[in-house]
Amino acid sequence: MNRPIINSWQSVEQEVRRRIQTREWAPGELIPNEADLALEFGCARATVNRALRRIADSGLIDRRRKAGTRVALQPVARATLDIPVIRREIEDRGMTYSYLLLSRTEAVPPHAVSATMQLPAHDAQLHVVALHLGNETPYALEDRWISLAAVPAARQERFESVSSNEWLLANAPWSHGQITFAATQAGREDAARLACDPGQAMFVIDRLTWNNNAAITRVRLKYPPGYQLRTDI
Amino acid sequence: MNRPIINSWQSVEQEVRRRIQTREWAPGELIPNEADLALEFGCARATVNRALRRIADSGLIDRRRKAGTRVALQPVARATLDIPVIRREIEDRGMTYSYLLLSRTEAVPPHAVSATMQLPAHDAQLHVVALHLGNETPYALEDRWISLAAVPAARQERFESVSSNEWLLANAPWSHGQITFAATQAGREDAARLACDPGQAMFVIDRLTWNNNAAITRVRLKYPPGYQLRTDI
DNA sequence: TATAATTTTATGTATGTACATATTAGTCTG
DNA sequence: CAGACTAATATGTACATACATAAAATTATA
Repeated sequence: MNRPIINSWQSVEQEVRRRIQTREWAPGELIPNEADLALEFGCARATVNRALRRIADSGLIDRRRKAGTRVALQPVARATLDIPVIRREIEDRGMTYSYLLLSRTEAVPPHAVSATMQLPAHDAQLHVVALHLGNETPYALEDRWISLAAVPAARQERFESVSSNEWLLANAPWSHGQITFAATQAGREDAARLACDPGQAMFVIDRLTWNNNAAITRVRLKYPPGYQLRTDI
Repeated sequence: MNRPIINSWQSVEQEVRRRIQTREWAPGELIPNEADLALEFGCARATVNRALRRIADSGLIDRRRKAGTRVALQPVARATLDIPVIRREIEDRGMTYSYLLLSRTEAVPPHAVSATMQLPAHDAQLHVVALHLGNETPYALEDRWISLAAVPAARQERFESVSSNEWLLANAPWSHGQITFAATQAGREDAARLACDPGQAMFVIDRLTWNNNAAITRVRLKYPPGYQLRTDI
């Protein structure tokens, strides 16, 4: 049998995906092991390994030592979302970016905020409210709490010309975080700021950022009706 | 100088991330090349390569042949979202899943639907409306159009006991797709089905699925107020 | 001096070998 | 027959080497 040589991890990945897609390897089925595939494809096991590792990362196959590799029964669709700096998001959509600071105060945050940040309930934090605009129209309303314990330098920054978003990125390293997407109705104040009607549905992104065990900031971004977050799978 | 040996790709990744996080390697800065790092860490270049490749995938560094590797100036937060089958999503939250078919018809879809699916505007498609419930309460309202051209077998399926979601996963292979997240206000019908009030903000997920060049299905999932999509970054 | 050809260099990939590790399957033993 | 060892096996990782490739830097050329 004269098999074509498939000797790049990309081609191995493509071929394996093809076999799964065409049901040549059915869901739940055990596929040949790396050594056999390497032999069949005419490449090294490391090459097969890299391809299969990528496919496993995408959720299409499950791999376990000794047990082997099998096609996932119900592949989860795994989407990768890029959450850029808002300025870039706006500029990438071909609009000119501008920024408007609405308020900057030191205050004790609502209990829900200090609780999710795992910070003492009575400690004051920096509270920044700002509007991001694209082509002079409201694009997103930012409501941010910054832990002064974690980022004391923020006390010196007015956030009038540079957004807290970018300032923090440049000045407060972070290790991990959590993002939450949701929908809520615009209150009267939200509506006025986002130039929409009260009661309309806003898309909301909450982000909580940590540096190791210390909460850095919690930001809530409210987008006016019509905003869409899109990604390929 | 007696350097500790860092000879697993995990430890290399951790150490590099640490240096970036502590600003030992500042944003925008060129970091040592793979060969030098391998020498310093006491491991093979392939090991450094794998670690750096992963870090690049996460958006923290930018790599270019010959130009070298530099710390990203404004790292995009890259979030990976798992979109499981709804049944699993509900069961993973510890609720018992149930499913209610609301309607199943063959009809010509609205123009917006046929257009995004790149299918002839006058062709009838299968239209399935169903409710997914957790612990007997509405969890998500599904509104789905299925291309009969791409999945003729769907005509034989009643979707009364098995949801179109799971049936399609098992019977219609797909190669890629697109997901859109948004927020909209509940109409009167939505509200009745999702047991909420008209006008309240629903979280909406639109998914468009393709098999190579043929659109398979377009599904819109509406979630009642309070629903959150969460992920770690 | 602008442009084209060439060299250099850092990353990207492929390979064979070796060993580590998790997990299953089998076997031994009380 | 239950439970404890033991062998077998597929994936996971590390390494040294080699060559491929993109792009910057340099040199040659019109």
